[in-house]
Amino acid sequence: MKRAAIAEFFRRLAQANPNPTTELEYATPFQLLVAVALSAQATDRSVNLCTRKLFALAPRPEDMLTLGEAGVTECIRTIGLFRNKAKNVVALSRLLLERHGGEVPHDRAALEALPGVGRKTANVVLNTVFGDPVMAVDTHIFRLSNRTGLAPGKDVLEVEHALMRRVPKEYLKDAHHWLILHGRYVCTARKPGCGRCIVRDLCDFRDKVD
DNA sequence: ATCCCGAGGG
DNA sequence: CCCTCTGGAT
Repeated sequence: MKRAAIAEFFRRLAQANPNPTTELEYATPFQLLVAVALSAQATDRSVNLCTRKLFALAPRPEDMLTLGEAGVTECIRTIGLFRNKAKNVVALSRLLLERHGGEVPHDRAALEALPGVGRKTANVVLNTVFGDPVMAVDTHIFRLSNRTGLAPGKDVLEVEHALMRRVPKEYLKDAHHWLILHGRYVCTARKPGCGRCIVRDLCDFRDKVD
């Protein structure tokens, strides 16, 4: 996709959805961090069903320690990878209390040092909690970036760097959510909704489907 | 490269 | 049945 097409691509997504945000439910930075850590290989909808119960019982890191791994497991049993995630949520809460006074650090290295938090989760927190202009490349953004030709790359890190180079600066902060939502509801994995896509004419994939 | 791992959709 | 869902650790 050429530079002019990329600018038009984001102009349209911006007009369609001026204030994009996450569909994960949370009340505090800590809760967003936990929700994102739980969202690996799970839909936002199924994560929200878990976190409603979980955050009602344990809204803060110290409550998460009291609830314990068994209690957390009970709340999140309905999403995949729940054993690893329950262990991580408790350990992550303990580390936040020990190293950061229970607050979520505005620091990539500190975030990635938390159990169950890798580059993608750290980037979502940096973007959504602190408003940093960073791209978190998840399954949707990886697929859409390659399929449309917006920012091709053989792995997520390559796509992230391509996006940082190619997305116009003024759109960088919101681009994360625009791409997620477009990937989730229009440019889906199995059967892309090209017929209702507002950027179809800009897309490298437009004639390879239907 | 492999494991983890439930729910929903087709 | 198979594929997908805001991945991370080993």
